[in-house]
Amino acid sequence: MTKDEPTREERIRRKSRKRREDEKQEVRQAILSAATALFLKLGTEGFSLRGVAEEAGYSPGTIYLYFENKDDLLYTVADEGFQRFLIMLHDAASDNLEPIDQLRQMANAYVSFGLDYPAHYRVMFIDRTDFIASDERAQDWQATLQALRDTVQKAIDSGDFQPVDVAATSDALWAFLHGAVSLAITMQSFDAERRASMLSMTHQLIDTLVDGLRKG
Amino acid sequence: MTKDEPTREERIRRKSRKRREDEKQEVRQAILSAATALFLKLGTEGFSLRGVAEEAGYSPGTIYLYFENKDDLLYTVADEGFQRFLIMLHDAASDNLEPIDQLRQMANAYVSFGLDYPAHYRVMFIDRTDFIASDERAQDWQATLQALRDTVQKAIDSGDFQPVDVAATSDALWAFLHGAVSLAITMQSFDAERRASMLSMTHQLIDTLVDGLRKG
DNA sequence: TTCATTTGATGAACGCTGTTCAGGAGATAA
DNA sequence: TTATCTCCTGAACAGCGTTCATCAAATGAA
Repeated sequence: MTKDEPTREERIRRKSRKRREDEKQEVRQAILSAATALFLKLGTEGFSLRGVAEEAGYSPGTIYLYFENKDDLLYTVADEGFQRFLIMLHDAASDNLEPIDQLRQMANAYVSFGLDYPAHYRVMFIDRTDFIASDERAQDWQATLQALRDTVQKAIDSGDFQPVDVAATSDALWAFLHGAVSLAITMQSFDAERRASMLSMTHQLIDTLVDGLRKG
Repeated sequence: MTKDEPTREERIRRKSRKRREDEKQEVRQAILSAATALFLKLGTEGFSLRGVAEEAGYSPGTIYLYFENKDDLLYTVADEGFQRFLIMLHDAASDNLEPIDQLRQMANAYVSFGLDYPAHYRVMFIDRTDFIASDERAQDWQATLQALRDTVQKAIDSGDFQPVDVAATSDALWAFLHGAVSLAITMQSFDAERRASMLSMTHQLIDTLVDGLRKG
């Protein structure tokens, strides 16, 4: 008997287990993708588990093998969004730029995220804000806001900004960005040109704000 | 027979008809109030016609005697909101102030409206933005935005502002205000102090923006 | 190969929702 | 008193989220 080496059967069993585990993850991801697509198409009202099941090609009950319930499914969509969002914000901030330029880059990243992942943004910040309220799962969310605060703090520490209230300032900047993205996403009556010029002006005004926060 | 004068019976009949008409309006208003209260308490998810019916003291079917359907009921709430909103904005603008101060007053009025009528604001601008998209009923909504545009235009005409793009500028200002009010309303995890300091900073930064838009 | 066990998916069922509608009770008109 | 009209009800239907007994197939052991 070869000492500690797994037998052929053992190896087969392991690979089989792994393959089935991978398949499970694929099904889970398929349901998640169907949910994201459906949420984008139908919004919070028309979105239904039965619709997700049909889109993914399973019966409604199957969803409960992969997610606790409807809220858990939507929360997972939001969570996926927060992770991508955090990466995008950190990437924007870690370009070796001056704090003020970092801030501008983060503003760009914020808007880009909203436009690139509107379904995620809706769940995260518009339709299901209850997820991040009083929930221990709000970690990723707080990290994203912390990234903004850190950058404002750096701008103050470097002497670029006046010593403003960091929390209030970054919350207000967040509000501006959130408002622009929200309107761009939800106001379906806006044509592409209006949306674009509003966002462009938003970026200009963010620059104006940043200038206004400068020392002296 | 006294010529054209109505008989006593005729007078009674008219008053009776009017009284019953008033009672109908009262029931309608009661349903509307119940709906507003319930929407504020439960949000778009938990809000149900059966809940409204119970709150108002009628059976579910009765609501359909006064409103077309659930959307019509919610739209009526939104419409009520738009009317009050328009009055508040016009009041703010018609103080005989300089255009720039009018703009500041309107910003204050905007935030005040959102905080005073959060249920209406949610229906109008957050949860049911589909109402004002591609609908002939969007008149009151467009009027409110027009009020903002008019004031920006006045500031340019009076020489206070640089000749910026009026539509884009007022849309961006709107975005800022909308973001602040949205966060204040929907982020239940904010304590009162954070909410207050964010809104206070928002007003400060609006002032900064207005300064930045001044003629160089 | 054969057979028991485990796994993944199903479809029926429950209580909820929005919505419709035949019917009934009470006020109104004759 | 009687007939008409007005307002409201409660039952019904389809669709929703959710649960669960059941079943087919894949697995692991013999």
